[in-house]
This record gives sequence, structure tokens and C-alpha cells, in this order.
Amino acid sequence: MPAFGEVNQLGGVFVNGRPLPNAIRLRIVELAQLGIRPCDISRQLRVSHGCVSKILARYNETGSILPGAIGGSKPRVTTPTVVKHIRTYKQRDPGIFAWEIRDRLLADGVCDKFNLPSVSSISRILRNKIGNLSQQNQYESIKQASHPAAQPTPPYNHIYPYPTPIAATAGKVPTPPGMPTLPGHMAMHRIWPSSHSVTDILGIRSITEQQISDNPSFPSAKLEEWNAINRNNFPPASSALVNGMDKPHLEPEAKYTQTPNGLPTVTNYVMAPSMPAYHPATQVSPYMGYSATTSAYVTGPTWQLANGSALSPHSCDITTPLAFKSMLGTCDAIHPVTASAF
DNA sequence: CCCGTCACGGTTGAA
DNA sequence: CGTTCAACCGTGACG
Repeated sequence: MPAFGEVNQLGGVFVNGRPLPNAIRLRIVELAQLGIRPCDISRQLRVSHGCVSKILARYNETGSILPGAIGGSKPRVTTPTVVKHIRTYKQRDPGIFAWEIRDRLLADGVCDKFNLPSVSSISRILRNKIGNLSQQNQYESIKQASHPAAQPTPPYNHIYPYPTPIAATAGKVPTPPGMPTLPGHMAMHRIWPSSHSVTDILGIRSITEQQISDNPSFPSAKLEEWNAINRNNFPPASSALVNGMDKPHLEPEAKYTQTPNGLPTVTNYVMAPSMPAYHPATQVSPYMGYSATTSAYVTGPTWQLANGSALSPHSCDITTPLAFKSMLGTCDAIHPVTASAF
């Protein structure tokens, strides 16, 4: 039980062993795009500079702000080839037993006795992979358009199954045997393709944060929620946005349609500032620290000046990067403990 | 001071 | 169904 979260030297909240929330990861990248130095980003967001450095480096390399896939293990014997053969056997003879498959793998020379999967492994493949395949197919047929024809064999490297040119695998995932690495150059595509304006970025940002903090499910102050946030994808509504945020995990259903460009639409931009429904104070999320911090940022920035009320006297306004130095009081205000309105 | 890097203690999840 | 273990995490410290 990872407890609740710890506080780092900068006063930021983090959960040991777990990735920072996407909202913060995104913010780090956004601030960097605005030309703010990493050291200032670190202080502003209260994230260690090592982490800022890492996230930015990864973003530069892969185009993704998302954390890598955690956990799991590479198949030791159940290589794509093996899975493919097993599938074939099963299709030809649906009643085939796992041990029969095992025998056949050996007989057909697919495996030798050293990399021959155990019966239980084969059962698991049957259960998980083969079964999943049909499910996936169903799913894909439902949402067909969104993405390029599925690979014939789902790569066991599920880590960054990007259908897009953004190859997050670059430099990260050691080439698994039999798994071609994606060309590194493909990782060079940037999101926010042509838009460097603050407003565009802000447009993106407000939408995103809505997605993230809008998450209504905070039944318990459990860290798992976080996982949900991290692991699940954003609600489909954010598809335009997700363009900039590739999902590393194949797992849950939603893959997002890749819009031709990641630019926020005009509507997005318009919506952001006029969005009436910002009630940051009411956003009680399990990641109090994080979302409190996030909401502080949501309320703070100057584009909200329009309605005046949202303006916080000592917000961590991105336009005044160093302001935080004089707002220690605010730090307390957004601190998880004090921020939680329980 | 800034920033890249890495040991550390941690979590996760497929095998 | 429980255990293993290699993947990833962010922090903090070093250089």
C-alpha cells in the first residue's frame, strides 16, 4: 500500500513508483514549449528536475508525454511465431488440447525442446491471446475507421503500439528477438505541428485538463484511481488532443483516431476561456495533491482574467514563471492535505 | 546555477 | 491462483 503520496523537496506530491499524472506531464511539456527553462518548470510544478529532464527528453525523442508501460514481462517462449502457430492449430482443430499443440509445435519444428512452451503457457495463450484476438477484432470492427489495419500478429511488445509515425519505442525498448525496432527517425515528429502560439497551446491545455480533472470517478481516495487515469485513456471526446498524447498501453479499448494535425480547433480555443464550469474548488480527486495543484493552475492563468473572478492573486501563472517564489502561502493552499476539503 | 545521469526504493503485470 | 522478475516510476544526489 503506497500510502498516500509523499512530498518531495520542492513541496510537490508524488507517489513512489508511480508515474506523475498526465496533467502534470503535459504541463511540463507545455511550459517547455513556451520557452520556460526546465529548472523553472521544475520549481513551478514542484517536480524534481531529474524528472522534468526525463519527461522532456522522452517527449523530444518520442513525441509522447506518457509514461512507459510498467510491469509485465516479455514472453520467454510465446513469441509471435509461436502464437501464430498455436492460433493456426486451434483454428484447424478447435477441440485440440494444449498438450497436442505442444507436441505439434515440437513436431513442426516451430520450437525445440528448449523453447517449447509449457502446457500451461499454451493454455494461457489460448485463453488470453487467442481469445483477445477475437475480441479485438470485434472491437475494431466497431470503431473501424480510426486506425490502420491491425497488424496480423499483435506485437508482443505492446508497449508503444503506435499506429502513428510517432515511434515511442525509439531508444527505449531494447529490440526483442524477432521484433523489428521501429526506425528511430520516425520518432521525430512533433506534436503541435505548426502552432506555437500561446493561445493554441492554452487551448489544448484547458481541454486536456478538463479531460483529466473532469474525471468524475473519485469514489475513494485510492491510488488506483490514478492508475485509472494513467492507464485508461482520456474520454473519446479528447481525441483531437490525444493526438499529442499517444497511449502506451494497448490494453483498454480506446485507441484514438488520429486527426491529421493536432491543432486545437477554433471551437476548442473559444471554449477554453469562456468555459463557465470551472469549479476547481469542487474538484476533489483522489490525487488531491495532484489535482489540487492542477486545478490551481487551471484557475490561475491569465486567460481567465476575462471573468475576473477566477483570478487568483498568487496563482502559479505560467506567464509569470517565477511568481511562485513569492507565493509560499499558496503552496500550502494547494497542498494535498490542506487542499482536501474532506 | 543548470542539467544530464543514475542509484535507490518503489509498483506493476505477463509469464 | 500465487510467485517471479524485468520492466517502468520519480526522487535526490553527484558531477
